[in-house]
Amino acid sequence: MSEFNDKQVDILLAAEQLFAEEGFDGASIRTIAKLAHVNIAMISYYFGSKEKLLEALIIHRTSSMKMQLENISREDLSPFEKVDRLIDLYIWRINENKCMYQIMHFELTTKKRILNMESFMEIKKSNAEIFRRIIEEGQQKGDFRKDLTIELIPPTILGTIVHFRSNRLYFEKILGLDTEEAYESYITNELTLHIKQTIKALLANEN
Amino acid sequence: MSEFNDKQVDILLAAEQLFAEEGFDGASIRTIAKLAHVNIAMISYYFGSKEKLLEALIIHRTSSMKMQLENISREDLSPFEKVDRLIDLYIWRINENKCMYQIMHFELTTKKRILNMESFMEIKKSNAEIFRRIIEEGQQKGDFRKDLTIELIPPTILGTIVHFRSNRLYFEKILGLDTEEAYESYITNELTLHIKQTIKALLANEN
DNA sequence: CAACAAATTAAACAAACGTTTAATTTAAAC
DNA sequence: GTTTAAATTAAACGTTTGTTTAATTTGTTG
Repeated sequence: MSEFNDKQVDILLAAEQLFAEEGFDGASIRTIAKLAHVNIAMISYYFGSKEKLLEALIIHRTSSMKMQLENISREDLSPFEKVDRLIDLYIWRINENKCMYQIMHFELTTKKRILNMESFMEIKKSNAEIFRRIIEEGQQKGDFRKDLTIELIPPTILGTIVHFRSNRLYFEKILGLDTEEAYESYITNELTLHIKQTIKALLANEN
Repeated sequence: MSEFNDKQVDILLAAEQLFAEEGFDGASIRTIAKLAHVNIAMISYYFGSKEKLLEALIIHRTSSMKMQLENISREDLSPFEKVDRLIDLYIWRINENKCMYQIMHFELTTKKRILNMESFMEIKKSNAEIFRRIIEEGQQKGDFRKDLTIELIPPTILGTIVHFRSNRLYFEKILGLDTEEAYESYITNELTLHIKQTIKALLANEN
């Protein structure tokens, strides 16, 4: 299945967690090795260097993210239903890959490492393509209004989720979410609803 | 005016830039000192430690961010106009403090430093309070719909901007923004418009 | 079982890190 | 002009960093 053996996967999982929790510079080879239960030399042995480990991790994760949207685009649903399904998928995907999204957010903004983000950009591009197709379909049917900047809708969806997750402590406090489950369930329920409500209001043709 | 002398401000400015560009762990005392044109020992001398420098920086910046929203709330404008002004202010503020927002985004999500973020949370809370007041005013006038989760509207505004800024390379590419000015002007024009359009659509009462 | 490559280890490496020291310069007060 | 404190410096401190070495164990093949 995967191109990595068990030990390599252990290292990748440990690195993913620690890079997300402490940042690339904050996480050390020694703590990663300890969490993965391997000797520190194994990381250089398998991946070459710390930076190459990050690169392998990004490619490993992003390549497994591809082509989930295609299905929705093909299903026999109304444009509004498709947007609904799309938002569910966005939220689900960030849920499943929150560590990776955390890492990427930092790596994309930092000027330190200009490593190969092509694979990540390609995914975003093909996702955007599919998204555009679905919106334009709704516009042709007269369901959606036409004066929209389609490229800016995914940022609103993704941005809302990411912002909510990165200000977790604040929202836990003001919304009274005192357990992990309460917080996660708020995302899959209220937050999802809010996003759907927002996007539908934006798309809806008033005529 | 400020509690810091010129040299201390130099250090704070250098730290702000480098913490934002390379992360807290990625930026070293030596590079900060070099950028600020001071001896490396001056940082410990004035601030005590690297971590305390970050803390001083956060307090320094956040305390100067306070109470800009109050004015809008008091002005004699329609609810829709107020929301308009509010979004302008949000965007302007992130523009002015993009380094600080960048730093905070990382520090809020990292599990490493659980330093005193109270001052930052207090600002957010009082901002949210003012925002709520403006929305509820619009609801009473019948301009805004009533089935809204008001707490989730700022995340949509802020999230969209932050997401757009942190995926800069990607959006520069797909939108053909090949200069710094083109990118910044896109934010103050098209992106601002998109956010206003989105929030107004969400708020608008269909009756 | 001998031979070989792959996997694994503890130890050492140089470089960079944040911080401190101790000496010197600058500035202010009397 | 002397005294006293603050500011500034180069150098050294002990750790920790990512990486490499060289030796040993493990597993596989003939």
